[in-house]
Amino acid sequence: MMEHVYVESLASHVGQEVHLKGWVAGKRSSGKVRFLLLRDGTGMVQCVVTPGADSASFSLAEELPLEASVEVWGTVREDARAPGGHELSLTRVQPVHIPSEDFPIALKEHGVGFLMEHRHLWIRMRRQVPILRLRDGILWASRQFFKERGFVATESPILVGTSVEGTTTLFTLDYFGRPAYLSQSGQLYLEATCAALGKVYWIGPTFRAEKSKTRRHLTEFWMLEAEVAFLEHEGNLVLQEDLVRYIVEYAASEHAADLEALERDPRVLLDQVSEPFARVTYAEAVQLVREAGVEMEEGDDLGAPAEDAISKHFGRPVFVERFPAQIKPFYMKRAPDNPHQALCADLIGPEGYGELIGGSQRVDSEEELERQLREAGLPLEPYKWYVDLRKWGSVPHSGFGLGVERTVAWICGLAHLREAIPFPRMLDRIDP
RNA sequence: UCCCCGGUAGCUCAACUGGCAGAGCGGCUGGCUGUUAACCAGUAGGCUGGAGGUUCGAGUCCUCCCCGGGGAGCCA
Repeated sequence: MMEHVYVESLASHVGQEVHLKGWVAGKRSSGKVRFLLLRDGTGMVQCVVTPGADSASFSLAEELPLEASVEVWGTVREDARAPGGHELSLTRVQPVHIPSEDFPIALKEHGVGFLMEHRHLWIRMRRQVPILRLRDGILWASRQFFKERGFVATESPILVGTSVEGTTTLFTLDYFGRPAYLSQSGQLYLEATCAALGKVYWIGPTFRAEKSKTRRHLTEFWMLEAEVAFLEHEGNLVLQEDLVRYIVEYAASEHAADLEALERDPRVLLDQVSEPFARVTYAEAVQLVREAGVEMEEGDDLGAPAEDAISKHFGRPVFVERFPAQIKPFYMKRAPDNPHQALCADLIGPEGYGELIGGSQRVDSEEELERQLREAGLPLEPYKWYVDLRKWGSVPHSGFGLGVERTVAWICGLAHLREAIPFPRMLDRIDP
């Protein structure tokens, strides 16, 4: 029995007979020469069927509809005419399952609404597969980065009893008769965990019930969060920069074929991270935004047009540091030289991909934390455990959260976050 | 929550100032020994999102509703 191989390994099987399993991704015919495009998750290969194959296989090559699942046998050949450089001279094809209805998604343009209705099938198509493979690569690179640096992968709960940032909208649910929420960030818990393990990170889903309807928002999205004891603001920025550069370099070298399939030039990405990331203070950013002709009040948060202006100005990732403490959450430490500024930074991605990372040094004194909770109008009681962290061996510590889908969208060059996750959840869209 | 755009064949879209409902793709039938979202010929396919209204006449104009898309605010 011939061994089953995957399309990605065909280059090492030239001249050999192989057995492939997959799906019909396309077919063409020119009378007595028929072409079957086979995909198996690792790649696509064109199978050539001539009357030399057995007669049942020859007619199947014409009859099999799109997305029929099949097993094929044939000889691997190098051929410049074939997409990918290799093709299979097919000797036999055996159906595994033949659909009785036409596959809803044709090899042509479709509207977004229609594609989203069929997301469970859309993810099989030629652009979607490389995106999802790159997403895996980006997450894998992140884990490798943290592993190399001695971080411990840990977890934060998804079901929580208190909100991280009182202002943001939460999904509420009934927890045995008590109100509970879906987590909008694992940060507070990571602060506790880092006092146990030193350097920690986690990658998990977070939820925002904001009624956002834009290409930059999902209601369920993944965050990569890290928290480090004894790390201060400056070191936090260096860590973030190292991580982002590591991810980009990994994607460019290990996923060159996926990037090419998306027509995303790896050199553009590598250029963007080759120099040290730009840094500006909030005050400088406001200046810059106004000079770009975007209206903005001193003291306002950066809106989407403002972020775009900053992004455009630098053409590479840029840290915006020291926001007014007033517009930032209660847990951020104030700058020692200016109590009105938070020791924080947002990392704004290039090409208008918006805020990729939000990070800060955290408040480490009990008195200060309680004061900032009060100033934010939050009740002390639910945060008692969080305040406790400052009672026993409090240390300076910092961390950040990276938006996974925004990073995937940037690296893949996507126009919309919905393609950066297998099953996006958005306002008005929870199926499939 | 607010602002803008849209809903016509399975899909993507046309249809002038209100005047016979159209094309491409996909499907089906046939042709072609190197196709690249193949090509060529033929063929089937419609409650124009829903409800009301104006009009001799509405896909087209008006009102309300439903659904989808884009953006703002907020954020990652």
